Amino acid sequence: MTPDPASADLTARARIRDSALLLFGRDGYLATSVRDVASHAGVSAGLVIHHFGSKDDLRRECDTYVVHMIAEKAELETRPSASVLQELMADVDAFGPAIDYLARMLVDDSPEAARLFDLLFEETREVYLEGVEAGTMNASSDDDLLAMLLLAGGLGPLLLRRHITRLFGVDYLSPEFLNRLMLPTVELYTNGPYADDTMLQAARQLAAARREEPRV
Amino acid sequence: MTPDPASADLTARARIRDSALLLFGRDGYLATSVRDVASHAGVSAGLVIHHFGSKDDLRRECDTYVVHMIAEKAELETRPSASVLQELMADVDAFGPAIDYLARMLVDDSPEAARLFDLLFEETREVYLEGVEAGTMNASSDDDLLAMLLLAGGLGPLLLRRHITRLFGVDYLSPEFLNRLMLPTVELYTNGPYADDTMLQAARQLAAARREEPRV
DNA sequence: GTCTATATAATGATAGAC
DNA sequence: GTCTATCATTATATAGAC
Repeated sequence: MTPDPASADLTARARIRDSALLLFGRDGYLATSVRDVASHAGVSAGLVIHHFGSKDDLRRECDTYVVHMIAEKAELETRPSASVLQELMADVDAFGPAIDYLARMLVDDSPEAARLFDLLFEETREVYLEGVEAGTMNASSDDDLLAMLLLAGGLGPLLLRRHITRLFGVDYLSPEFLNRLMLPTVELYTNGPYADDTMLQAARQLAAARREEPRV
Repeated sequence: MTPDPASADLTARARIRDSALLLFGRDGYLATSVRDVASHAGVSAGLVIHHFGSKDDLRRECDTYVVHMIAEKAELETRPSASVLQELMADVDAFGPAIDYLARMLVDDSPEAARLFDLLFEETREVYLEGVEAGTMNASSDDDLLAMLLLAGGLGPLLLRRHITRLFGVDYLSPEFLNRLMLPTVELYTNGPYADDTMLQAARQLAAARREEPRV
């Protein structure tokens, strides 16, 4: 239904995969029928099944394709995984559908999504620990949890992309918005939102009290 | 199918709504059939339609119910909206299903979800601005964006609850985990992850250069 | 209010022609 | 490789008895 000129020279199989990626990411797996995918790719529903065996097999291929795409990009980078995703976001047309697909994958919790999340977590954790070692990152009382907070905090806007786009009137993945986002993000990452350490002292006292009296 | 003793004295209509809330949140709206809801509530599929008109009307009622539940809780609090959600999380049995439902709502992007997100954003923004005024929060070059980052960062772990639960082997919403989470969270919010301001200075220079040469 | 039985539409997948 | 035609299943929703 949408004759994408960029993919006109792709094989039917690749066009089906790209259409599935786009529609699964945009509307969700269950809300997208095999006929929808076929129509978008300009082929018959039978051909989709012929090439991929079943709708679920098609989904699995999309999963591994997206994971591969991100893992490949990640290997080229030594910066934090948040930056890897920033790189991906820079090319909206190419990676926008993959980002949306990724977001749905992560909340739908497939086996491939679990692998991907673990991969992202490990990378975030390693980069964070290296930063602590090098003195560029602040150490934490619980490095694993802090790495998780960094990852989840970085993924949050991605998962909420539609709402942020609606709220600010600009596509979250657009270059303008990503530019506008950079400074506040670095400000937040450099100083944190809290201006003083009263909350920190209170939290530390509470944690210390809990260590002496574990039953609460 | 699951005779919840706590809801044995509820009307059939309320049991249907609670079952729908649980199953829609756990498995997703499309993955949950009217028969599933009926079976879980211990009634017939026909009765579900009789009470709510259609599956979509049932969803709408769940939407407003969850929004109401959170808005009601939010009005009792003057702390940041992140803390409101923390309060909700403290009672897993009562609010866990609502949290899961909320997470799916926010990524599925219904009209009610848009209203809810805007509400959460406004509250986050107001609390942040009050904090800046009072000197407890650090000012930003773009307050709206910073409020958005705070909100999305706070919602991130909620949306990724399953992965975090799997990774750490403890339910994200369990009291133990929330306790363990408190100190690293406050550490992160007080100091930020970056130990020095080299990134901040670089970002500021880039932003200043962009103001003079808007075409990039 | 609650049930059973059923109408109707859509879906994933198959079969076979070209 | 690609299509059309069709099957079998499942879904929502309706109708009417109790």
